[in-house]
Amino acid sequence: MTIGEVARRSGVAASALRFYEERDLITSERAGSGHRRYPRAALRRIAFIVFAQRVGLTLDEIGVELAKLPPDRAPTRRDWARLSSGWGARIDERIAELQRLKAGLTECIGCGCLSLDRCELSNPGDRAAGLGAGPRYWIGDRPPG
Amino acid sequence: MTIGEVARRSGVAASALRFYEERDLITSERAGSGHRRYPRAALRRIAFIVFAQRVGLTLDEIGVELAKLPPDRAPTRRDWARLSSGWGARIDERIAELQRLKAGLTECIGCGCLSLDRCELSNPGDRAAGLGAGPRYWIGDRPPG
DNA sequence: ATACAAGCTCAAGTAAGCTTGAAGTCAAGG
DNA sequence: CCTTGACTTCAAGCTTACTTGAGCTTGTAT
Repeated sequence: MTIGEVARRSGVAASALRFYEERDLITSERAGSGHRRYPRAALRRIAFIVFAQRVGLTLDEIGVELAKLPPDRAPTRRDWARLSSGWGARIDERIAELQRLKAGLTECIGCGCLSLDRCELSNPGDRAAGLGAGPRYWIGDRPPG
Repeated sequence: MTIGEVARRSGVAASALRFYEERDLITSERAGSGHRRYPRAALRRIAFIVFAQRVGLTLDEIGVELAKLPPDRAPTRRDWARLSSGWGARIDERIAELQRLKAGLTECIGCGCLSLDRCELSNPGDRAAGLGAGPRYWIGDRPPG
């Protein structure tokens, strides 16, 4: 398949496909002309990349995962399944965070108490200050002690 | 409060606070020295920003929301609640997507069928090609017709 | 008085994930 | 043959959300 064909069938822009190739996420053979030729299996790999991105992995992380596939033979269903084995937990964590945020939405902003120093949800006891940058408890840190 | 104090209490870096001010997300008064002074209410506004970011809003979108607060008086709980009224749905949508992805994880990658042109989940009937760029069905598009 | 921490501005840099443009080559139809 | 569209490389640009550094001023503690 040409790069244009792959782009159409995968929904991923040709420029992105070249970019993925540069990052060693996918590979291609070259026709005599120098044009890229992709085997059908490339679509599966690309699907995996898109999928993993939506789950929240960076391209670097995705590269690490893809590197675990056997280089010598076509990946089996077991190979693919192994790559994504940790994702269930990851997705669940993110869902849990969103549910915390939704709770905060009604319980904290909704009740009008939104204040980093007074609201228990946003910053329980003002003890968050020593844990490094970022939203802290909202994103799942545990209070010290 | 000084910028350092606000940074410590909110967990947001001083440089980020200056950046937010430049983007008109927050404001400050100036002491005679030129140093920023924040009222306690700033913490609430900052909390809102952090919160909204985690929900998935961009700073631009957050700015639009914050601009809806009454300029003449301190925001009430009703004011804050109005801002976040659409978030519940937004969060639910994202959760739904994650659950679709998780389903795809076991049903699609898990079963080894991951393939943009054959797998019903990843690309039902290969009809996605006309809907614009991106992951399409995975992110919730409906098939045409 | 003298450190030294903390604040200021402004410009430039960073990271991720691509896109766009320039300049040129290749392939298919009439 | 000639045009048109698809393809090539390479460098530069873009967006979001900040951070970092330079050079200078202020505030606080001893």
